[in-house]
Amino acid sequence: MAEVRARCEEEKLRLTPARECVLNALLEAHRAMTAYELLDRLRDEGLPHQPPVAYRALDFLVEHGFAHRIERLSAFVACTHGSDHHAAAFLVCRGCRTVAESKLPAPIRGIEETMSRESFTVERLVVEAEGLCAACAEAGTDTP
Amino acid sequence: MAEVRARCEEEKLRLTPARECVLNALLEAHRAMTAYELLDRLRDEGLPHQPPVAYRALDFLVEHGFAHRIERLSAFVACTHGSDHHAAAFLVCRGCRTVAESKLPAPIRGIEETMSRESFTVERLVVEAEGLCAACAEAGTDTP
DNA sequence: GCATAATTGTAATGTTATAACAGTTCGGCT
DNA sequence: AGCCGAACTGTTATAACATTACAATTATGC
Repeated sequence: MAEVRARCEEEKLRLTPARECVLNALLEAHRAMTAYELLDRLRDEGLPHQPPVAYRALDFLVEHGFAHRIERLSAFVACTHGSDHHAAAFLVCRGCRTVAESKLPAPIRGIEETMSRESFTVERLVVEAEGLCAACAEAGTDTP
Repeated sequence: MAEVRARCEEEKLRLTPARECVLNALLEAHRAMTAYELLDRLRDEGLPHQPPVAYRALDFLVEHGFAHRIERLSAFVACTHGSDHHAAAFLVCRGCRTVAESKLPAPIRGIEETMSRESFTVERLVVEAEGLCAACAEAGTDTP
């Protein structure tokens, strides 16, 4: 959080109350949260809590790399790999909804190039693995 | 379509009217369609058209590899790489919403292994590139 | 034929996301 | 200091996507 505040100073970004509240919630959760869960949090903090408030805060956080959207869940996680606008892969546990962020290994670059060869301009690459984390696999969340 | 019918015979799958209508719509469209667009199509064909009808047909088609869900769009495309339950990558044009399916190149396997090493069991891998196809890049859909 | 599993029809509801617009605050400029 | 335009806020309303639940029907195996 301190790091984030520092980066905002540096890049002259405005970390407004709603944005900070949302980011805090994500940082504390260690899991993906939906916009509406975040709205609950905003309400708890006495901040305005109509949907656009959450979506605007999330747009800001995602745009500046402080958070990521997990397409599979229509939900959001705090970025755990500070700084650069990196491409990333996510391990999404369908048992407990935790999301681990994995720096995108070099091989994937090859894919981006392959795609470009098909004359497609890649602007964003989404890589999400759905499955079970160690804990949930153990607990047998799949075949109850 | 004939191929699909053949595979259903072979695997004793029931290609019911709703399922066939949805698949036909997807095959003709050559682009991603949402469940509600497909419902419109079902209505046009005189078939029932409540949301669950479309979602059930789509569940069936996706489960058996006849279609894929594009997470980025909350939409669906026909599978263009018949047969096997392959992992695939998708090139999603934000200009015209067309989706090209690209067989997932070998390197990605490495990623799945990397993930497994983190003791995460991968059940499904989503790879979606968002960007512009050649035609839309040409037309300058980005900076109008 | 009869049991059981798969599928259908339908209403109601839940969840996720955006449009639109008036009002406010911020930062740069002279 | 005062003004301008850009960014941001507050709010209502509504659009778009998806599921639950349950009764009714149709296939398939024995």
